[in-house]
Amino acid sequence: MKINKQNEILKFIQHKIENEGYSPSIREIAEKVNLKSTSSVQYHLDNLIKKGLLSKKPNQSRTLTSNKLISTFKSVPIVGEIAAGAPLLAEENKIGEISVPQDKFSENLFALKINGDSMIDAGIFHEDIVVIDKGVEPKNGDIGAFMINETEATVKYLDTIGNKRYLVPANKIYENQEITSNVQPIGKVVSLFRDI
Amino acid sequence: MKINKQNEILKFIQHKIENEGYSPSIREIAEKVNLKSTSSVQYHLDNLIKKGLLSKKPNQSRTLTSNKLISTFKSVPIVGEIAAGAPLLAEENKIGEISVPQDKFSENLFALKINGDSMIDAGIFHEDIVVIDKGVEPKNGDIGAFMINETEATVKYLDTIGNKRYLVPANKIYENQEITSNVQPIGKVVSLFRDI
DNA sequence: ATTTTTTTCGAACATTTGTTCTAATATATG
DNA sequence: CATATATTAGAACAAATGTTCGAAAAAAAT
Repeated sequence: MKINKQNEILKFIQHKIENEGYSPSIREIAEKVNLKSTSSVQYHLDNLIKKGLLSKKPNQSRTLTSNKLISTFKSVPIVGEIAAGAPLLAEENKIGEISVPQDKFSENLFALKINGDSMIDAGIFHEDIVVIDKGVEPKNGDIGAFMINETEATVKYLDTIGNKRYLVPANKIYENQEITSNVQPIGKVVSLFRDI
Repeated sequence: MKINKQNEILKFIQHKIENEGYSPSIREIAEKVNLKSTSSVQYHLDNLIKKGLLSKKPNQSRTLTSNKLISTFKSVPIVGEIAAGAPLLAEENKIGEISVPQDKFSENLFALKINGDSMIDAGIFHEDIVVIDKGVEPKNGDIGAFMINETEATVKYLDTIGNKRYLVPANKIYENQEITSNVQPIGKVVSLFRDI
């Protein structure tokens, strides 16, 4: 009967957070694990925190978080057709979201749905989703996202030929396009997702 | 300047839950959105709850939950090299995890890291991650995952030529492989992920 | 058996927090 | 402009909640 109280408490907290969406209070824990005093729970919580299994904010209720359970993924918006005039990441352009590992997440990430087959030889197909890092300027040889005429986003290789810079498709049936003032780099393509 | 206060509050709550792991208190919301009174926040919370965008438990602190935000992704394991003898999804074969939209999630999903370029013309590259549904038997024309000699997993097209069934690579330099008793279908490839 | 360590209890206290009510202010509507 | 509606403020209250301290009880170690 006398198993590990600490573990019992940890499990209950994780369960509560997962199922209810918020942490239990100390007294709720006490009741659940059959401890009559809140300080008994405190005692175990302190140990769990020392072990690094839990975190909490002092003097704030229901702020227990399980360090193990913190969602290891974060979502970034997927942008579809770009409404004329509206900024790229405006809410009206959002057609969904995709999740990326938390350690790779940054506020600079967003995703774009590919339209067309101009990058097919790079393994990027029509309707694939590419994740773009706005914080990274695409360099020669990189696959980047570019805004054309402030209305259309496109994904291409970036390359320099002679002293001119080009958007280079990965499909022989399309031509290189010289980069002029109407082409603005958005960011570098960092990952890709496809439904099959 | 005067945008929608309700939306501002909703966004802050979602942001707080996502980043801190727990709901803000009413007073924290008030401070954040520049309302001087807790009852002003209450007023908006009531409306958000009426709209079905939020839930909360009465008289309990920090129990706000965003009905929209309940984690919309779930993670599935990524399997790497398959240890001899160990079942495919054994813990020792796991090299990571990837997340999929919750509405597409099932216990039958797992992911496999691609080794080699035999599916390059299908846009599946070396070191791509493919998600496989064990619950779906690959049919002719599908891309499927197959276990060979119970030790090696491979991803190929499945096709019938004459009255024989073949594993068909998407790369001319590789040959079709007839499906015999040493080839077991694992499942159908349903999505793909690539780091670029 | 004695000591030490771990665990639990009880109670009191200080904050945090949700709730409620009334009034003031702003905004919209006719 | 007058009226209705929506929003904000202020204050006071009750309840929920985290914290702390000393002591009791239980378990483990010597």
